[in-house]
Amino acid sequence: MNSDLSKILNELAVLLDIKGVEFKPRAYEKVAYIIESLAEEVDEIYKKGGLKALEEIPGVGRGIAEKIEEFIKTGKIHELEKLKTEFPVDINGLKKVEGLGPKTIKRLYNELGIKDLGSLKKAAEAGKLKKLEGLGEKSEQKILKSISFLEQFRGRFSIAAALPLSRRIVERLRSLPEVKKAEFAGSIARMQETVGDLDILVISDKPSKVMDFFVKMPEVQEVTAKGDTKTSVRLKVGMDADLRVVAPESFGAALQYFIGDKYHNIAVREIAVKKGYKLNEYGLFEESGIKNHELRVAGETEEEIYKTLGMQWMPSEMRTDHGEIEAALQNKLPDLVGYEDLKGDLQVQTDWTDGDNSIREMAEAAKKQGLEYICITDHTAALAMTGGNDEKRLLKQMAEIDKVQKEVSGIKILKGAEVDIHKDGTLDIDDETLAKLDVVGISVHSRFKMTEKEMTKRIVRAMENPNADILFHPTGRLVQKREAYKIDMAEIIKTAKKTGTILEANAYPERLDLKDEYIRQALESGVKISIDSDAHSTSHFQFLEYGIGQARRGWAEKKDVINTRNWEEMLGLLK
DNA sequence: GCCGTTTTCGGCCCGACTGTTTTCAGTCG
Repeated sequence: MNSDLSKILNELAVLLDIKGVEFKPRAYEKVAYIIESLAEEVDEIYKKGGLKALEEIPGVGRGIAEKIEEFIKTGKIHELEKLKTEFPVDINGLKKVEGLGPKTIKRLYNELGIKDLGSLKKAAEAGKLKKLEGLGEKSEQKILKSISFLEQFRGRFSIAAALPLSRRIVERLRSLPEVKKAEFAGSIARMQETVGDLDILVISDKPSKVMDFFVKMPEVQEVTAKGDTKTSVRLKVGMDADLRVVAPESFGAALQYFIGDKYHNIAVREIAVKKGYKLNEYGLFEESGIKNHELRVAGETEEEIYKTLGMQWMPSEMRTDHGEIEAALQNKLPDLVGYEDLKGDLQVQTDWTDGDNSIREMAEAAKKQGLEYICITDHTAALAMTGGNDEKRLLKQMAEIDKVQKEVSGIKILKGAEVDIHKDGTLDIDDETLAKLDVVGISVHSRFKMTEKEMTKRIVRAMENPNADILFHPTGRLVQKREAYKIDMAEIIKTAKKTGTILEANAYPERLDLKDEYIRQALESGVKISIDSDAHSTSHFQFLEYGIGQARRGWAEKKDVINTRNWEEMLGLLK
């Protein structure tokens, strides 16, 4: 619902842009962004409180509320349908082509009848684009290149691919004598589950040397822009990378500028304007009284910028304009769980089922990662393809864990299972055996297509089992691959609260489930979470970082995460 | 179209780079 509506509002924004309407497109665009990351579905909000409730959503006024109502009732927005007849063009497709904005798309349609990627490609190959005024040979080539890129790579990149790459490049830049400081920014610093490009920031008084080094890195496929302060390249893996070089007195301002997302930045700059300042990537400025001469009042660090604006400094992961600005103005920011705070990992698979490594190997690897305990949670029998444990084999594995525990020191190995939830909500292992385990994780692995009502009932029933401690990967989504199954998250959270069930923030990069906004919603209801790697191999414990990132995006504090405690205390928080 | 302890009307973030231009529009983030 929300993502469909968000897409439609974005389309409306572009079409209005094309028509030359001012400001309205920005309003629609912003609402589309907000709705996309709303935890609650808009039709639920509407069902509960009607138009009035819709208007409570930030950025939604009477006009947009009525359009949302129309969408809920009819599945369409009349104004958009009308605009689409006037301008029958595949906006979402064309907009993905680099260098194509509303103005150019409009001209391409009016002058060449181009409606979609296919007709655009044909026209470019026939050399028709360069004949248009304002476009030339280079523009045409750029468009062709971008189309072939789109054909080759689809979608965004996983944080698990982007973050290590980003770190490697930053480390390399730091080793240059000309570089005084280097940091990555952008969506990676915000720990978004997927990222579009890498943003890297450097302090240097020899920008051109740094730029030269950057464009010659082995990962670089081609250079798309090169200037004194900014250089953009496309990497061989298909990702774009931007490098900005600034002076030391601007480093904080540049970080501030490139870490926050668009809406965070707009909001902060508006606050600056209201207080009589101007904020850009070079600093926070005020008028000096002398013509064309502004006074820099802050810029070297982010802290001084936020402080001058009357705000607390806030962690990167929060900078999305989802309430952090108001909280920072009121000195009420949460104290987020830290990347070093996890003491244990509560979902670990071994070669008893579909994992690659033995219990012992996993324990040793976790210890090396700095963990104090892990819980072995192999699959159960219903998941036959993994060779899942039945009661008998589970008891055998528990004995094996006791044996391994005697052989390894410095890490506690807890006994658990990832118990399959049957379609009727009963569990795959009998209660007597479950009661013997330290931690019982439950999860859905089949029949994803149930109705929302059925699926919710199924999971609620499973959570009500007095042995069920943690709901593993609660929504079943796979990032960019599979939608979550239909589920009433508010009901799940309510049940978690009532039954004392923990919700998992699964850190496996392709899951990241719960996702950030659900984490936040759960915490607001007083539900606790666990952050688990779902490791299937010794190298997977490093995934915990991504789970912590999502938890931080969901405003989780240390106290909200059960596996920040030592294992005895943690067990005390289970049913 | 939204929004407001400086506004219910009149604002709406800010700058870099490219390409095709003779001073700037368009796009991007």
